[in-house]
Amino acid sequence: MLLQDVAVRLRARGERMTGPRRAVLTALVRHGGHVLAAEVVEAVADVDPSVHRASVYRTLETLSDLGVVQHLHLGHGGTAYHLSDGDHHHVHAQCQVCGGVEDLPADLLDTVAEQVVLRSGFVLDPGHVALSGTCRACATHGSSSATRHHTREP
Amino acid sequence: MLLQDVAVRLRARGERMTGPRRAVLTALVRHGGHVLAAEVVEAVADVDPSVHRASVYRTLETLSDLGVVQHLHLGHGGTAYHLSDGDHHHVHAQCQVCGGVEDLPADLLDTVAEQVVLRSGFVLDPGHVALSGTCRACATHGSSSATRHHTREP
DNA sequence: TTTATTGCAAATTATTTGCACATCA
DNA sequence: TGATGTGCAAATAATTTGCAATAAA
Repeated sequence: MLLQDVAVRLRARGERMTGPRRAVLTALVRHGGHVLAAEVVEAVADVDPSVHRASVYRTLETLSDLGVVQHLHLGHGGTAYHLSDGDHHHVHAQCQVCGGVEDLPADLLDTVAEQVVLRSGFVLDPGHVALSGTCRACATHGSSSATRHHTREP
Repeated sequence: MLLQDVAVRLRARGERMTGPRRAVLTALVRHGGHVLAAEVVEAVADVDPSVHRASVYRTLETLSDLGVVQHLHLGHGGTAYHLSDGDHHHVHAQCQVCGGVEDLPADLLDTVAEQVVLRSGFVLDPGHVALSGTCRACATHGSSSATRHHTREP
């Protein structure tokens, strides 16, 4: 998805492509993958320090409405954003020890989702929250060697 | 688990059973199931209005350390607490439209957890975050009839 | 008595909002 | 030009913390 295309989509809704919006998109592309809100703010500052944090939040919401970016909730540490990758949004898992986020296959929960919808009518959206657990490194080395990306539960 | 037992466990660690701690436990028992932090504060106020909100937060942490209560992260709306029910912590699913939380079978993700640990060594903790999606009512009636428990995404 | 715990108030942190000004099409 | 969008600063909201006073054991 090019900046061009986003501009067109914005115009189609009577909205505009602006400096701050370009900066946020550039920051997301540069960073790649899922980016915490705070990291987006930081990354945008690298691209263009004149962009205000409030504009970053507003832009993320605008681009979400537009379908250009998607968000995902992490149990600990808030919300992460990533550029929409079509129907390819994979499942995420966050380590409760180090805070790191791993990608899991997009179809991981398909069977479960089927069971759940049959059983209770609840339609799962598997990519919208990260699963929780302990990553291999933290499970293996205990709490000693892993890098702490986040602090504490909760 | 009786108040008695919790008191004993606390003493075993050089800690004490106090009025505020009794109030929090009573509130959790009265309310039943998973209770949002804000709801715990409210419920405790009903039990004993003299208990300060800060003490509720501190007590929830203390009781978590003790293993008497457990918490669970909701994608939208923060943290919920519930009394530990042995190994029986079921899986939760939160509707992104109305915010309601449903209980799903505890073993729902067992197969997935096995796959994941084999594949990447990540050990899932299925009850620690609520899955996300749309409940039957909200999926059926669209956005018109459901009670909004929470406000907005993200 | 002694020391863990509490209430209070202030500090933090993260996000949102009102508004006058800037800017995109 | 004329609406949309932005920077700023203040408002919210939720949780945490320092500290003197209180209360368990």
